[in-house]
Amino acid sequence: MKVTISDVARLAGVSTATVSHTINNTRYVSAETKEKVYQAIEELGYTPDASARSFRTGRKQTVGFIVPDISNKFFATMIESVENYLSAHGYHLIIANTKEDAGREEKNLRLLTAGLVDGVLVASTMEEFERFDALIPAGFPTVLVDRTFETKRYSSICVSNFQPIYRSVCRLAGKGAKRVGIIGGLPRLSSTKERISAYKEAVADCGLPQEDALIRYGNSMENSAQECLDELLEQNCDAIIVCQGLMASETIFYLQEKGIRLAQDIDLVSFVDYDSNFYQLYSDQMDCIIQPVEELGRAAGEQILKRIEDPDAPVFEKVLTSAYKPYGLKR
Amino acid sequence: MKVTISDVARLAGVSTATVSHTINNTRYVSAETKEKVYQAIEELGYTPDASARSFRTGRKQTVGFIVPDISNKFFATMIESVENYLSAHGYHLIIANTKEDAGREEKNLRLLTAGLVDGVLVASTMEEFERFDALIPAGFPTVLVDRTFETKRYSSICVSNFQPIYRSVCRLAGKGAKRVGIIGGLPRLSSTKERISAYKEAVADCGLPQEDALIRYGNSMENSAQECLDELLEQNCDAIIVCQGLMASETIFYLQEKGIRLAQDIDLVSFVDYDSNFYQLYSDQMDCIIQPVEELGRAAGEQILKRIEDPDAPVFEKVLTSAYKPYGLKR
DNA sequence: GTGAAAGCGCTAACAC
DNA sequence: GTGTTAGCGCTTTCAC
Repeated sequence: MKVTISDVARLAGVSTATVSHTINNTRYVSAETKEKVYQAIEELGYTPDASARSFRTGRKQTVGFIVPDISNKFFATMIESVENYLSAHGYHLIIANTKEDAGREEKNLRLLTAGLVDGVLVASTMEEFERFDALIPAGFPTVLVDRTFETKRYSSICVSNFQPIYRSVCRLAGKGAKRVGIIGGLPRLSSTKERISAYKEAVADCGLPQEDALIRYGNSMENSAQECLDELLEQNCDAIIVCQGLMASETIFYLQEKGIRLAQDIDLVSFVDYDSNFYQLYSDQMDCIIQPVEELGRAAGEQILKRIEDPDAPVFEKVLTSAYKPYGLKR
Repeated sequence: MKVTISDVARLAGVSTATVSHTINNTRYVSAETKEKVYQAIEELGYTPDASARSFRTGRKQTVGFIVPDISNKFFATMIESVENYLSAHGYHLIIANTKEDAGREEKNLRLLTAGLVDGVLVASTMEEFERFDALIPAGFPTVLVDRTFETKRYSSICVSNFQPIYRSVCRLAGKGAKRVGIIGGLPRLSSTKERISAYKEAVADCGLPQEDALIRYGNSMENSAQECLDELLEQNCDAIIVCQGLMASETIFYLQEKGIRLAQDIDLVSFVDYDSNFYQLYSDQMDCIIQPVEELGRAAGEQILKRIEDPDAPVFEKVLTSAYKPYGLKR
């Protein structure tokens, strides 16, 4: 039934070594012998068995990606970008979804690092570095994506979080906003922390009210923005910053439902998913912060393959910059 | 460096067989022996090597999913749903993206079926059954998802395409539409074909104009709807049906840009991505067809695991039903 | 320019 | 109730 390398060798009248070397171009084989081997392969319909191969060589040609929320456009686009890079380099991508659950992340990290993949990409939902660190076998190729830890012991590819939020606040203040509220993502995430601290710093610098009631946190998943929004409106905010694309569209939706007009009744700044038409529809009524998702994915793919090749490479950190698209700017 | 099962056996003072059986609960082991084994495992930090295991057993505990477009919300949600089901059953998910390119699909099918995964889920972009069929090794567990072939030799999980479109046309006709245009997906796909034939049949049944110029095809990916829309508007359509979520949001966007108002200037019916706020925003101005993506994913996961367990199970076909949400219906 | 053969880490048939 | 051991399909060292 299953045709193996020895079947090929036998039919071609050569050794298994020769077949292997022919297939892998790993030592000189004469043209005639090659010919015989290929003929036999063709005749038998032989395909080398991937799992025997990876067992033998220790290389799985596979990378794991632990994602907090696949159905979120931001991560879906990132997955696409990572897959693109990896498949172009002969690697496969295993996806694990955590839905922002640290337990699921833990389980998946254990499974993936136990000989399933050559390296992992992780957009971690964990708060504590120690918990994360304990799950990674020593020297296992690992790259953090989008979210990092204070302890910088792993390579990471992130997006600047501080700058765009600081700028948002300043711009809102400059336009006369009196009460700027913010809707953040999960409070434990590095990305959220950075954004909130940018907000705090900017609010202080601009002489705007520094009130905890103006800071609300969603869960970065479906249906978490409405409550935050209600609370901010109760605080009489005249400007709101939203830290995530999914929550942005929910915010726009709820505002519209309540008859509160963008740009006129309230000023909005938000991270948006760049390739969604949603943002295009409103880009003339709100400031948009567009993260370089595709570049993020490409860089992540690049880094993990580098680390797989050389697991002892020094820790590498890359911070990409988001595009800031203000609306209604006079030239 | 790497700790193996024999290290554990040696330290525990038992045979490798006993260690294996202890780990896998595969034959009786006395409580004391178990204890010794677990102790040794703990002490050495042993983790069984997944690739040795799958090489030995032939089971990879992994399913491949060939997807036409990961960043498309429809497929992203489906991936999430599939992953959910699989991981709950101890399986991993390998994702391959084709971007509707048959060549990429071919390459990925070859790679995945060569001992990498136990079964494949495919939302194929191929037109010809023969080309697809030739890529699947005899008896390899395979389930078609969302798209199928005329030759029903593989199990499939699809969504009813005919009914909602037929209904759309009738409803539009009933409301007085004179010229109903349609924007389909890639013409070669079964889903598109079924939808277009439903349109043709309904248009004939309702006495609406049967003109080829009223049928346009996009590519189901970013930025393909505008051209179709322009052509339909030139044809003086007073109603338009859009066969895919991504193209729907583009259509809404372009209509808005042109100052053409939904429900007032033009009647729209569209497949929408159910959990996107986009559709909620317009659900009172257009008919929405919502596909049961999550159920689709779950059923696909279920089927592929069934086939992996029993590759000789009879071909199974499931057709799920979309929800139809008309707007402005008087009770 | 090619072959023989060891062995990767594990499971499972067979033996006691 | 547990141990011995063959062998999964491949790569690669060593030998000629």
